[in-house]
Amino acid sequence: MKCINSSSEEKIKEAAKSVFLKKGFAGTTARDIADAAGMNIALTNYYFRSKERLFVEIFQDLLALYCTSTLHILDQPIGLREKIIAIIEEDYRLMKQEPSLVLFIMTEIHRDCEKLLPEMSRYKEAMTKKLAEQLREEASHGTIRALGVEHLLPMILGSLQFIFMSKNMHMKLHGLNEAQFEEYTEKHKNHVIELVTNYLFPSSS
Amino acid sequence: MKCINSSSEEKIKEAAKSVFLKKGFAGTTARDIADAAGMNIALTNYYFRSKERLFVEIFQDLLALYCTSTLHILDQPIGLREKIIAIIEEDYRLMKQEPSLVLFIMTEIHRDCEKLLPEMSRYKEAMTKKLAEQLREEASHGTIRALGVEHLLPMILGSLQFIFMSKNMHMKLHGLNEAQFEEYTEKHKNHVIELVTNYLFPSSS
DNA sequence: AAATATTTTAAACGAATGTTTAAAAACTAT
DNA sequence: ATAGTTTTTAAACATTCGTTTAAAATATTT
Repeated sequence: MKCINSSSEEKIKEAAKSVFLKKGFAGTTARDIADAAGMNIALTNYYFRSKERLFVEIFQDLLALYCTSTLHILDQPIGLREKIIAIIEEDYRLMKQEPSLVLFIMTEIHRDCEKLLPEMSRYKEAMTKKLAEQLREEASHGTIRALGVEHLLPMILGSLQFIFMSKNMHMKLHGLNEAQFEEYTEKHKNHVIELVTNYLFPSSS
Repeated sequence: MKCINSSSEEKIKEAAKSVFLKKGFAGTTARDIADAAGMNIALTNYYFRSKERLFVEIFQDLLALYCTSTLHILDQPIGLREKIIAIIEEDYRLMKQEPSLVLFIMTEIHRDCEKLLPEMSRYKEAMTKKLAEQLREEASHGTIRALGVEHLLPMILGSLQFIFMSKNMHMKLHGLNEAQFEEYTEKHKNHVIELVTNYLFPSSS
């Protein structure tokens, strides 16, 4: 029986993740991955059968990274305002760690919707259900503006992730270094918190 | 002297635009383009020299489409609130017409920053300068919240464009048809108008 | 130490890639 | 109609693609 947990496999996967994030599935060659991993080109198929299987595996990992971080916040028994702030803070942390993540996921789903959507669908339901319920309840008490989760989440994620999707462009156009860009994104994150909470809780400042 | 304005050239360019928007530069083959245009594969290089030159030409067109529509609104001598609403309405119109546009532009700039950024830089300056000035002036009068254009535009464009970048995903996950999706996006657009104006003009409802 | 299993390698595979060629077809002008 | 120009075509080009092979190297077990 094969017991696959060698370090070569890990190295290839990490290298492939990095290359896929940068160049996408179509723009990445098997030799790109092998070079980035510093390994022989045949090893990719030895461990992962094909470029596509390796990609799907990595896509699943990255999608889980993207969704799980938000999911475990939605499950916490905390108030709506705290929860929304926590979502934004967590998403900000994730974007800082992996700025290409959202553009990668969106591009690949756009490219191969049929194959990659099933992965997404479980997360989507789990993510929206809890928050939608909380929103409906609080809206029925009149404490917040009536707003569906299908509008709230794009507001939050869109206005925050947008600046990370265009990170390279933004940095080069404005001549920023990493520290300056982080300063900018943190300010923006705080604006987004105010932007969204002000809208959702109309009475408060 | 060659006078190139035949209909074959137009057909190839239109087909290439459609294919590039859907599959990106790396994911598109010369034969994809020829097939979509219903033309012989050699004609692409006959008219456009290479796949890359054709792509750059199309990228420039699509970038202009994206930027010009907003630019001509920023130049109008209207109040800040009307201008912001006009930007959102115009961006909404554009997204409805070409939902893949933003994801395409972002992905390609992410892929080949060096080559494609110079195209972007002219627009960026023209877009931000006018609005930044208007924001500074009104903020100095205390009529609006102090907010840089580098935060305002991502708020607007991010929260609005986000739902179009993930259009296919959203439609399939929620089982929507085109009409239902348009209904959703129009509601969202109106939310974005309120979201942003409420934040920028704190005193008003 | 010998035998077996696993990992790594260099080389090659056929298929697909962007591009070019040279001749045929269609069009324009004389 | 004829000559010259432009457009279109089928075929092939060299290169790169993902993948496979079979042997060498390494590790594991007996």
